[in-house]
Amino acid sequence: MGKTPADMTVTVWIRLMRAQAKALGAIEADLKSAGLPTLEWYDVLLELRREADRGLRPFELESRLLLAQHNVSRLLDRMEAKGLIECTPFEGDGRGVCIFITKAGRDLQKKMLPVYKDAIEKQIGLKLTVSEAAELADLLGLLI
Amino acid sequence: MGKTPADMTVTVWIRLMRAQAKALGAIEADLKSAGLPTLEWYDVLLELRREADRGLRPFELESRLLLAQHNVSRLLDRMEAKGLIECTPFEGDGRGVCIFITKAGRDLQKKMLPVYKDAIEKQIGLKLTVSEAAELADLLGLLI
DNA sequence: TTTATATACATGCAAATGCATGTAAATGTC
DNA sequence: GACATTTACATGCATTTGCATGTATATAAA
Repeated sequence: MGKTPADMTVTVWIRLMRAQAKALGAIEADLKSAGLPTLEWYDVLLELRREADRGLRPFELESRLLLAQHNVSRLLDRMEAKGLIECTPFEGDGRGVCIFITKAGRDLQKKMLPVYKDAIEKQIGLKLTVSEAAELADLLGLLI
Repeated sequence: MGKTPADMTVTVWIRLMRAQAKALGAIEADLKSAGLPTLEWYDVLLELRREADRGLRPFELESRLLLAQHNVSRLLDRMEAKGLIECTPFEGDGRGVCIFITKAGRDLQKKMLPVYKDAIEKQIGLKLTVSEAAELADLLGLLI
């Protein structure tokens, strides 16, 4: 009585959930104990940094980071209140807003980077050989 | 200028997060549109069902499902309020509680199962061959 | 050009979560 | 056995999220 394909699919699902929860939990814990904000903030800062010249619209952040619209709206409120980003009216569409990263935002992103990198290395890098990592990246790519 | 091992680790991490977010989002959406509760509730019900004879302590659910203690406490409150579980004092440790699934809980779990299974199949099964799934399960296992 | 519909974003309110702390029972130490 | 410590769970309070809906602009249809 071996595993059916459907069983294997369920195993993949369970392990996907567990591996993500475990790694995310550990990485967030490292960030917090370093007195830094969550990954979500980091992701926003990084996206904005990559598009520092043109800025990003909230709906672009929404789709890039897989967030809900109302959550983006309020996340940006909080980040703006901390001076990490700047929200300006978008030229060419009166409904729109355009978000830019500030110097404080860039500084925070730079400060988070090494902590984040180390945490990823600890949770992922150390547990896989190079070829396992490559293989895993490929397989996960099939799900995206 | 190829990818360094550290780059590959980051790629794994990003894809792990994305694959999980995408699959989870789609699966939760399917459950919701079927008028069913979240996966978290399902997970609790399933664990309780597997230990229907002896019941489970809240701290056991906590570690099995990687939840925070205070969240378990209130999650169980809500589920008890819906009549899905029963919380009884634990014999042998006056601090403890023992949780059992009720008939309503079993019924709900049974009702959720096919929707959940189909959603997993759609998000995972259809995107992988059998051998890819086996390989992916193995690699994810290394992270757990 | 008026009218309907879609898009971009904000927000009030209820529910869930995180954080710290509280209570009570168990365990360990002297 | 008295006292400190740990373990199991609950809870008050602030923050965050989800859901529905609101507002304003843009686009399409008639």
